[in-house]
Amino acid sequence: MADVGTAPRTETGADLRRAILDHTRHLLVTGGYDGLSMRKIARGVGCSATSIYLHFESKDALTHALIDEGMRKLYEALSAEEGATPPRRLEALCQAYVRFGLANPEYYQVMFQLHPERMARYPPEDYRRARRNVELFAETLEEGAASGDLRVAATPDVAAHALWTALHGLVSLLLAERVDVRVAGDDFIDAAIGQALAAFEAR
Amino acid sequence: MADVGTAPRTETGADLRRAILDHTRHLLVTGGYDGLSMRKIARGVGCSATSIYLHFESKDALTHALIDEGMRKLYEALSAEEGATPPRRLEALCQAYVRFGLANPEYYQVMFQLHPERMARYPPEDYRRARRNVELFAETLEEGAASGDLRVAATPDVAAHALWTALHGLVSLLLAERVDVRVAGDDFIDAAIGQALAAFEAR
Amino acid sequence: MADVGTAPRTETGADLRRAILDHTRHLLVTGGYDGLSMRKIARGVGCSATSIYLHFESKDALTHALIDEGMRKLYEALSAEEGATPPRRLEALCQAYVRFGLANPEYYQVMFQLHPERMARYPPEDYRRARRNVELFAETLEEGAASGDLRVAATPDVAAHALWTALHGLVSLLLAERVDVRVAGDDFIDAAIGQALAAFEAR
Amino acid sequence: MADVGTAPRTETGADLRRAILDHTRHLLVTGGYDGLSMRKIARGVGCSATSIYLHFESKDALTHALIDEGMRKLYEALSAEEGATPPRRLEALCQAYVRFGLANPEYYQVMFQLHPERMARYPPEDYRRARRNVELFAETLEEGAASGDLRVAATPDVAAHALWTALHGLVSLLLAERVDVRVAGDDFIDAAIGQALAAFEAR
DNA sequence: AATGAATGAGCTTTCATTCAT
DNA sequence: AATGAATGAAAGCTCATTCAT
Repeated sequence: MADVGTAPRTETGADLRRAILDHTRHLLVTGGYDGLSMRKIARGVGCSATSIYLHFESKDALTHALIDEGMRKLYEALSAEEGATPPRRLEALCQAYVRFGLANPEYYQVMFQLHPERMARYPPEDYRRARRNVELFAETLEEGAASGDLRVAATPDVAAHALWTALHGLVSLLLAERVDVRVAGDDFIDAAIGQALAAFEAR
Repeated sequence: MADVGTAPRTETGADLRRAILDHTRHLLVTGGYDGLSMRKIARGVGCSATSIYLHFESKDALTHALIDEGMRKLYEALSAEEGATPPRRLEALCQAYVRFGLANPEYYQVMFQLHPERMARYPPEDYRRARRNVELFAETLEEGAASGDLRVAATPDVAAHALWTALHGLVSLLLAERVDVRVAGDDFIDAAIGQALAAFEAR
Repeated sequence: MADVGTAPRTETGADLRRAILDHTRHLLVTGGYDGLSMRKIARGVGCSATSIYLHFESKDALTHALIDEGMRKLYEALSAEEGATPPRRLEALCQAYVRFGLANPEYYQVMFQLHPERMARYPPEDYRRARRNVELFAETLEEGAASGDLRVAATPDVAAHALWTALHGLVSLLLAERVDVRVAGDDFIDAAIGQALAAFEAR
Repeated sequence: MADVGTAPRTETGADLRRAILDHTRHLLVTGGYDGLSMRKIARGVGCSATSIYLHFESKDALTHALIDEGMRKLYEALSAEEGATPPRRLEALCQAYVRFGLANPEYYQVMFQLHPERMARYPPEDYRRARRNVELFAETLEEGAASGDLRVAATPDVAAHALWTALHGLVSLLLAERVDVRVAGDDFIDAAIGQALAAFEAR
């Protein structure tokens, strides 16, 4: 409540950091990672290009911060999903994942479609946090395998990663607008998720 | 046959065109599309940047030529797959697709991971040719559905596209080196393909 | 008559020379001298850029040819003007000059608005031919002075040149679209010519 | 006075802006607008090409700034002219105009000889300022017409523009070195101005 | 008479980053 | 905490011209 009435015209301090991150996300939707530039960000948030360096060591660091933020948000979204049984929970996870990707194309882009060289410098600590997302899938698969509700042919970790690749393909091709317009649609998404889950159906 | 062994120091004519395409592919693996520049290509093939424009109208046109070439090669690879039964053929198609992607990361990148804005200018004629690749999957699914060997819940076209997204996710995450090293491996690929195909198993 | 029916798709020989000159004029209207390029000309006439050099030694030479052609045409236009008396003839000359300039902006541009450095290499022989145009004015002034019909304060040559500068200012500002739209119009042209001629009115 | 003699090796801040404008003017005399390039300017003032963009948004903006500066200077020069009577003032204006043009060929060039397309983007506000110059002529004509000291056949605005075109023709052909050397000279200028003014002589 | 291939120099503009203030 | 000034490198692309064929 203390802040009421003190809205500065141009953000400063922690607000500026926030504004930078937000505008960067905005630019990512429009022009992709390559269309991103420090000057454009600065112009957008109304500060100087130099000021960005007060909050982020480099363009890489800024990108990494954004990735980490996205990974945390994804984790939040996935953890919120519950389900009475492992199969239900698994489906909920898949749907939440796809929903998150389509709803947050900027995050998704930097999170999963950055050039490996750029990711090579990603901080290990952040990486560990990112990995938790697949682990949610793995845990559910493990539970389901134990209870007999899910058929898991490989190890839970392998199966979870394989499932993830399928979901990622769906999201990324939709975001890239590469799925033929005659095919894309809500039904298509359901069909694709359905196909990805079929492997785990206990018979 | 007289020319065998007389490789010219600098390529000329049609050879130069070929050399440009080849070196562009090489650069794509290293630095991605954004790391690509006309000058780098020229430096690599040993000609002037200007000369590239004798063979390709623009960077876009060069890229499109590469995409089309990749799409044709993929089609060749997929068409070569045969199989006694639809299920066998379907599996062969999937394996061929993944094999192609992993073996030709440069092609794969420009073929399927280019920014949509860049693809907006892709020639319709080329687009039609590109679409044939998914159609190979659709045709097999249709046959399998007819013969009862494959369970196809959606229309063949939708199912084929959904299968394609799964395969694409697998290939693209592997190429991006985003699958955890503890998981990635030949077994992982088989597992992922297996999961993608499970949906079509007649029970 | 031998040529009837043998219209080649792309001009050759003397025809090509003609086509080059014509298309160059066309380009001059659109983009000015600076927007002119050998390649654009070639593209326009449907020949290779190299072929232009078979007919013109350089871009300069091509330009000079165009200037000379324009000067000849202007001379034709001016010589055609007759008039019962020197004042009538003088007015007719002025109107013909302005008419020519406005009707042939491409010619006019290269004839009188080229950078002096570019004109430094203009062939002396051509220069002599160009000078005949002002001389037509001078001759009329001289006659008028002799007959008492025209008041000529300076030498006929000086007076003719001064008159020419006035006409040139009119034409060039109209072509450059620099005369305010609220002012420009047929009346404006008549008024300007009238003002330029007032100096010679015998009182 | 302390700074006298301590000219910095490379200009900075507002000085750089000034230096850019000045060197641009210098280059305009030598090579015309088309010979102008950001790199040449940078080389001339001893800064990087990039730095120019800190002071001017684009080449267009730089040019426009120069035009506006020239228009202001011309206005200063013209306003300074006084004269006991309208005819005297009119003559003084004409002489000042021509003097300004010949003394400032760089300004004159960009002010009045730029390609219309380039002028299309000229800011309306600047345009209004530019128009004041002709208005000075129009006002004097109006006064003279009212007092009966000047014969003004057309509206003052039209007459002023017509007079301007004559003066412009004189200046531009002299700057372009297109007036025959046997004719050009101080007498020629006086003769030309005299001819242009004759139209307004009350009889 | 005509061409395709080739080039070096040049263009305007944008980039991530640094430094003094 | 924030900025303005500055930069070298690089981008895609066009230019007039030459040369071998």
